[in-house]
Amino acid sequence: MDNYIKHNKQYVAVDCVIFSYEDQELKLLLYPRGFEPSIGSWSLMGGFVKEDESLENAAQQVLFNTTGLKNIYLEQIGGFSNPDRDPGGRVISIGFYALMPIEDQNKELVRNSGAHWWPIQKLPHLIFDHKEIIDAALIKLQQKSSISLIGKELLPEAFTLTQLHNLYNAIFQKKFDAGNFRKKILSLNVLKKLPKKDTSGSKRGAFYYTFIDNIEHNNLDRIIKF
Amino acid sequence: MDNYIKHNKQYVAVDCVIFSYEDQELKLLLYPRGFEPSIGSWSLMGGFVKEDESLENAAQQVLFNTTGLKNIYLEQIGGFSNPDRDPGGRVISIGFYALMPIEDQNKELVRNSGAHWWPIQKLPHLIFDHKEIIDAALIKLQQKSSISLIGKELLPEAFTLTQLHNLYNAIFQKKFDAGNFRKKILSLNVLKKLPKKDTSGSKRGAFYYTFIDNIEHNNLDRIIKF
DNA sequence: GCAAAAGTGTTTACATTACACCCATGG
DNA sequence: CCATGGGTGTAATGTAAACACTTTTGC
Repeated sequence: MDNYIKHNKQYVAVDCVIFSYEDQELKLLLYPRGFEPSIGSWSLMGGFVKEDESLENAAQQVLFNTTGLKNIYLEQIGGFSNPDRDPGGRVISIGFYALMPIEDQNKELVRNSGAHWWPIQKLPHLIFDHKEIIDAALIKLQQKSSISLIGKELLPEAFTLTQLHNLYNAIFQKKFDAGNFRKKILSLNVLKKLPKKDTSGSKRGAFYYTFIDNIEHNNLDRIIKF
Repeated sequence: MDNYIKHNKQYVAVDCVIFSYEDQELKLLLYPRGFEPSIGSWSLMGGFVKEDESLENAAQQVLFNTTGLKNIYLEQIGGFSNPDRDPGGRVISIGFYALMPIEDQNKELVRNSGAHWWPIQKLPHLIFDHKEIIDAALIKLQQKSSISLIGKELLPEAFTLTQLHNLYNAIFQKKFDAGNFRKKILSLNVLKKLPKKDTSGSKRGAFYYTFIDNIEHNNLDRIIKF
């Protein structure tokens, strides 16, 4: 069974672009790299892939180690494989992006790793090709958000339409018309109005909404076009 | 610089889903596997990734070896990494799909490798998870064709609107309204009518069209919505 | 002349856009 | 009382879908 033995093996890693949303901004969780090369520079969370796990499992493991969360929403971005991308050696990296509500994370764990949430508009300099991976991740996230109503993955359980509106503004880096946006969203019939109001954002207060029961990612796919 | 050394290396391969179009059908180039395990079974074209090449280069090399063509249109599908996907050992495969006009291939080279073009509706049984890779490829191709006018990559230099219409029917596996389709396409202003007619498809004959000069893949992105 | 592909025109329904305007309330 | 975010209504425009209809020509 060893016809493969004459071929080279490679280091394979996963790198995770972890998106969250706070203060009307998309944010990314970055951390200072703990080993050479480029020790101390800002970097995506990553890890090597073990022989007995899939890429997705490896990515979930990275997310668990850094945020304490399991079963996070995850999408594959693609492979990054320039032979010189990592000066430490030949490493093929598969990029993933993850979405999580920022308050779900284990804050202590994140703090202990030295990680920090960076607004996507003000990222620090990143090692290797990590900026490229982030750019690809944002494009994928935009593609996803344009055919699927995201929000469940990034917002708290209950949220206002203004929050959702601002989230979409942040993702697409443009301003959607507020009135048209809310009409479009409500016409989808996937949100239900809660009796409570949020008064933090305005004097009048805005009603909270939540996704109707028994709705999954799959049900939200291809229900919308932006 | 050897902080990586404690980690496992893996075999990394690329597998290519090669699309072409003939007789109003999408076709895939498959070949009988030349070594164990599963020798003789139908398989995608693939190859191991070398230490000094990117995944894209590895895929282009596979395509060159099997069809004699260079710089083929290529898109990454994603990583396939179930630890048990290949009974011969742990191999992480990155899928790519390629588009090529069927007449461009080096026929002799293809014949010598034992390869065969299969209509996508009548595929033979395939090894490992190759059917899964093909399914993912078709979805990616549909996504691509729904925002970009493909045709340049799959059709001959000059083609009729009916050919393009049939190509889209084949990709989406549905019938677009012929009148609406041609109006939509022509309104994009990326095709020019040639003085010649194709008389093979009908008695009246249909005008050939070709893409206007200096148009690249990039210019065709996001110009359409299907 | 007729079948069949090529090509055009029209009607209807629906979605998107821009924007005007009212509401509620804390300071 | 007014600035501000919350929320509704509407008219104009654009796009998509359905389908009837005309043209051309080999058999």
